[in-house]
Amino acid sequence: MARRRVCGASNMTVMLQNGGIGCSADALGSLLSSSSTPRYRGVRSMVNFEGVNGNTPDRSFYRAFDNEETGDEDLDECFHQPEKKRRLTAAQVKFLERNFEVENKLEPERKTQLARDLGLQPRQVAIWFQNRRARWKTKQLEKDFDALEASYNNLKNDYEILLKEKEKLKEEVLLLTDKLIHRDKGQETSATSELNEPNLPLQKPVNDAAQVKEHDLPIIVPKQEDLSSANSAIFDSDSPHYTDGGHSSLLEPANSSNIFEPDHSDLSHADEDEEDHLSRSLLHPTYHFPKLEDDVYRDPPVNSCFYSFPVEDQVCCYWPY
DNA sequence: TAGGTCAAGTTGGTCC
DNA sequence: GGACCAACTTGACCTA
Repeated sequence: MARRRVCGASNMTVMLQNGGIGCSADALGSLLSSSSTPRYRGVRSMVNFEGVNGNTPDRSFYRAFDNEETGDEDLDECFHQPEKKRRLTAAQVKFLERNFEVENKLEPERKTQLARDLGLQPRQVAIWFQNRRARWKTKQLEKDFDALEASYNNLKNDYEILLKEKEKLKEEVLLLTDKLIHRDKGQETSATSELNEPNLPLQKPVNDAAQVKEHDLPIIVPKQEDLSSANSAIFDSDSPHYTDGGHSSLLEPANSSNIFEPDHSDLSHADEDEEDHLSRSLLHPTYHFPKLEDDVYRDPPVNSCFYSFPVEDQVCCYWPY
């Protein structure tokens, strides 16, 4: 409907130009606006290629216009004008591109100047800039997406590396804890034997090579800061994000807080308590080890005797006073 | 011939 | 209310 009016307008413009009437598209637009068309909607096939590199208009581009499409018999002549949608020449596009690089918005003066230089209608220049801005925006979005994707992948890699490191440290802490228990257990046993048989020379039963080996190990008393780091390594596992397979959180990249900010809601207080517990457990023979009730520790390591009996039993057994 | 590209049309919004 | 713009659509043209 509106399209027909526009087609009629464009062909009328061609007719006017062919007839030697210097009527600009914008002026024609105003003309049409003031009559039946509420708004002038551009010009079709109004390219004068003589403006750039001496190009001459190729009339074969114009297609035959359908009379029925317009229904305006007064414009019969112009409807016989062949009209086709055409592309701008390479030179015109190059010129426009250069101008677009300078400034992607068009001031009215610049628009008319460009139109004059290129032998195009100002409306065509405006449309080209509009479309060019749209293309530029699409490209920019693609670029932004690629950059964000790369950034996300980097962060993901870093996170996976940190996870592995954390697991390693956790294992190390458990190993050291285990060794301490074995060592202290050995000491207590020998102390008891000494009490019962004071005259006998100290002879500890040696059940396995590992225990002997552990006794040969130097006694290392962890410094407070080491305890803290060990503590954090253990207690990080309190967070659901870091246990149960951990990597599941990576499946939700949109919420970065899930990945990089473990839930401290139940840790702030627990941290203090557990740090205290761990400190005492490592420095004190009562072995109040952290978070026995935690899921993480429900399945004890095969080689760990620490998990085979409760802490209370140890106290009863070894410090029966 | 299907799908991509591009000039131009349509619509709805903002600004002066 | 007109000019302008962004977003979307249409249709001609090109090409693998």
